[in-house]
Amino acid sequence: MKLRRDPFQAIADPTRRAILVLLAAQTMTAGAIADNFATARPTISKHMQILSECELIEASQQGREIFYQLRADKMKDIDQWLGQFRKIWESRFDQLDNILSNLQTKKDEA
Amino acid sequence: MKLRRDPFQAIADPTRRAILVLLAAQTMTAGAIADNFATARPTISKHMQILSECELIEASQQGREIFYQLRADKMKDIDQWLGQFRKIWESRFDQLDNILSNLQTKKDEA
DNA sequence: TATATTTGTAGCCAAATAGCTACATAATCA
DNA sequence: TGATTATGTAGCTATTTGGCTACAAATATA
Repeated sequence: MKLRRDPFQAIADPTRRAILVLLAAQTMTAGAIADNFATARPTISKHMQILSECELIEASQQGREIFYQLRADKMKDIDQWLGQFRKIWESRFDQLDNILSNLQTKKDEA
Repeated sequence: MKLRRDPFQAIADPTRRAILVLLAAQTMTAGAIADNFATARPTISKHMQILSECELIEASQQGREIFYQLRADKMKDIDQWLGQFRKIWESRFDQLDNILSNLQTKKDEA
């Protein structure tokens, strides 16, 4: 196992996912972000570091505060990987599944 | 840290992502999948287990062979989470970024 | 300037992860 | 039936991970 630091590994952790969701609403300081979690502040700080390394967020210092901002465009990398499968789950095979389960539903209702 | 077994953790590993991509093209036996990797077969077997637990793939035994099939619909879970950010990266803020970089490009070309 | 505030860093730890080899199990084939 | 094939399981290991406490550094405030 070698050290990985890619967006897929970054969003594997639920705390980091929650941080990204927080930052989707607004830019926040390190402290404000940490206040949303029971986890110790240095632990959150480490998460911010990981997210920064993946360029999923961006830090900008203002005085003694550091504001973190989401870089949603980087999430596109994940989105693009998912794209390979999108055509499959939107395909007629899935649609056939839907037809079958609709028929089932109608049978249940009858 | 507690044991997590969700699709986000599942796709964090590059080998597992490669397995999913393989299965996007066609259903394959455990052996055929393992043949695509330098990794030992039992290791791949463990990956299959993890993907199965997350319901990203489905196993069906046929004789002594086990065929694995992608369950693309489960990938929608990840897609839906990403959806929260999609509106951001498609927003006017990103478009503004594009306008600015286009202007920059034009300046460079001039 | 002394104190408080905001944040990161160092160093430690338990648990999880991905990997391996050896072995078990079950289904074909000769 | 005995050998071969396909696959999973057991058990071990090194590395990574997420978490914590204590400390350092830098900026603001009294």
